[in-house]
Amino acid sequence: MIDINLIRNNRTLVEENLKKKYQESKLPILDEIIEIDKKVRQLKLDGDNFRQIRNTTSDEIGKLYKEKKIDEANNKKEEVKKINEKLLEIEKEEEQLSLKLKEKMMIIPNIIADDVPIGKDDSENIEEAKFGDPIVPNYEIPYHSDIMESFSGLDKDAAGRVSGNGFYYLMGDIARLHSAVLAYARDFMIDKGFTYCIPPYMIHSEAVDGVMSFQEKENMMYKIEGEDLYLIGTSEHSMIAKFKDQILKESDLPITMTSYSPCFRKEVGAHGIEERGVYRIHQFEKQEMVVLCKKEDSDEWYNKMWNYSVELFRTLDIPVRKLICCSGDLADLKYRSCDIEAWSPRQKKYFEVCSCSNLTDAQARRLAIRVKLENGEKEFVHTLNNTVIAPPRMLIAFLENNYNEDGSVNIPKALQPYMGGKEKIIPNKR
RNA sequence: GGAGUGGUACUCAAGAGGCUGAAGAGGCGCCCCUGCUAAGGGUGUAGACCGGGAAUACUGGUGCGAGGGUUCAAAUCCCUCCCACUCCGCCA
Repeated sequence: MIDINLIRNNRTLVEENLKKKYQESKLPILDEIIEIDKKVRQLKLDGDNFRQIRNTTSDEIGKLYKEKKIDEANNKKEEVKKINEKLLEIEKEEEQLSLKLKEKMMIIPNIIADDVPIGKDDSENIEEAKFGDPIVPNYEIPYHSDIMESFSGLDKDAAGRVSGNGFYYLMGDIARLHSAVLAYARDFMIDKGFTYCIPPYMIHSEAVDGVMSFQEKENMMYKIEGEDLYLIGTSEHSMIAKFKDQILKESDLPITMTSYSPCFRKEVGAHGIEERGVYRIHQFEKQEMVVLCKKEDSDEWYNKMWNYSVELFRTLDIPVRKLICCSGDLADLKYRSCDIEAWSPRQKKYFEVCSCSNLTDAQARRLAIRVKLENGEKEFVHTLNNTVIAPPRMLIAFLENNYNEDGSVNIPKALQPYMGGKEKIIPNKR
């Protein structure tokens, strides 16, 4: 959500931003917003005036009672009753209009960074840099779930019977690998100075509403029957909700956290889960990084954060590239965003493994996360988030890039301490 | 899950229908005292959110866990929910 004053006072900026995002005119909505906002403020003013009269009159009634002037008091009571009737109408209208205003404001996208490339959708995202050579070996790389099965490491059939489509059993070396990359990612981020966090995996409806749109809630969140609890879709939900309505001290910032959690997603909508293997599933685990900082620091943190992802994947011998999201592919709250994509030697293309975003104050404004500066002034914080690692999808990249012709999989040096010192793992069937 | 107690500003805490933006204290600012420290005395100040306003001037409203209700008037009375603590039960 952006500041409504921006529309009021710097309309051109908002207009240009809308053009960049949608490349077509959605400008009438701004006129509508300005008009509604004007009405709401007038209603508020009217209401305030009536409330003022009510308050002072009520005080007078109290005094009259003390002086035993009962008749006069009763007359005033009638006055206030009439005021309350009028007030009720005003308040009703104000409530309706504010709601409408809020809905409209919600779909006004955050102002995007000047250097975000202009484009209509993800097909116009721009590759900025490659890290590591995207090698295609001269032997065939099997489908990732076949690699897993060669280690007896994946059982989707049983998972289907027990839990349904979209679930999986990981076993043996593959399960160990899963835990190993998470533990490695955790320690990697701790070494970068981030605080390791384990959040609640279920949150109240109120917290859900604070961190996502209704549409998202419907399509993603699993609800616990008979309880006011939802399974989280990412630890970001818990981690951001933690700061809702808080005023932080300047000395608290930056807050740099790396949170772990299982993630549960219904995956209703566009792609569904009709895909072989573990690319799109109802349950996965994720190590995440979340940063809250002062506004002047968010650009710097953004660059640090995506670089951490690149660095981590390179230590696991996985080639990656940085893909800059164009204007049309940016979610409404984002100021800028990039994907870190891992190389798939089987598909001979890159696929998304991390998504790094600077939301500037858009999220903080929605959630009222503020910082009180040393000079006493308050401002909204900036929030950023990025994936560190999200297996088992991440294991697809890992297995394909470390796969040997004989079916074994190399364990990169960095990960060996987490895999019992093994330099490679050997399949038990082919 | 049962029984009880409680939720008031940055923190602790008083208040039990109108005189309460909300006593008091800590904190914070300034001054004083005392070899240093620990501590003491005096004095002042703020507070969250939304408006009007050029305004850090002035000013109106909201706000006492959340949401409803009663009333001319609610931190205070009633209902629902949430949270914390103590005891019991159950359990890794």
